[in-house]
Amino acid sequence: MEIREVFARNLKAARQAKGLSQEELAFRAGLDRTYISSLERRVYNASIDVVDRLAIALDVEASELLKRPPGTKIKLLR
Amino acid sequence: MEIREVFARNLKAARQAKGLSQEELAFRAGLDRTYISSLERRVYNASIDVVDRLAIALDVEASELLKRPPGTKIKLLR
DNA sequence: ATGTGACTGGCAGTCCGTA
DNA sequence: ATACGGACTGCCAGTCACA
Repeated sequence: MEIREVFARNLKAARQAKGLSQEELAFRAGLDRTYISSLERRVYNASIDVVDRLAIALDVEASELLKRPPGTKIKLLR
Repeated sequence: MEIREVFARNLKAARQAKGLSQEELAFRAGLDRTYISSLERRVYNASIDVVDRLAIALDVEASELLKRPPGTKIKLLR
């Protein structure tokens, strides 16, 4: 699973959890509206700077946005 | 604290914890030797793709490399 | 084994549309 | 409000030569 897909999912989930539109988030983070859209569609590999700005705008930790969903790696048990 | 500084520290710490040289890590991650050096000196904002490749080469989670040291933000509880 | 300056291509990121 | 393009551009990620 590509890291940008992980990021895309987490970004979208976090944004929706905050009840923000792409436009609002873009404004808060000082980025372009269509760029947010692109990120959520896994078009680009964002820089960690962008990740951080989005994290701040969403009030989450930057590392949270890169967390793979549990069970993505080699499954041990479960 | 800039995110790239956080990344720089975590990268260096993780690399040294594994007992790898910058050269070895660069080779494993398929990156340039001097680029690793630059990252550890906080010269660049790496892309999340690079973060992930380094994380894999270091056998840690990508999100780990972006974790701010505890006590960096507003502490709520704990 | 690491730091650094100089260089350059490619892609991040913007802006404009249409649906 | 979002997806999805096309067209554009600046800048910086990433490399190389050398110390």
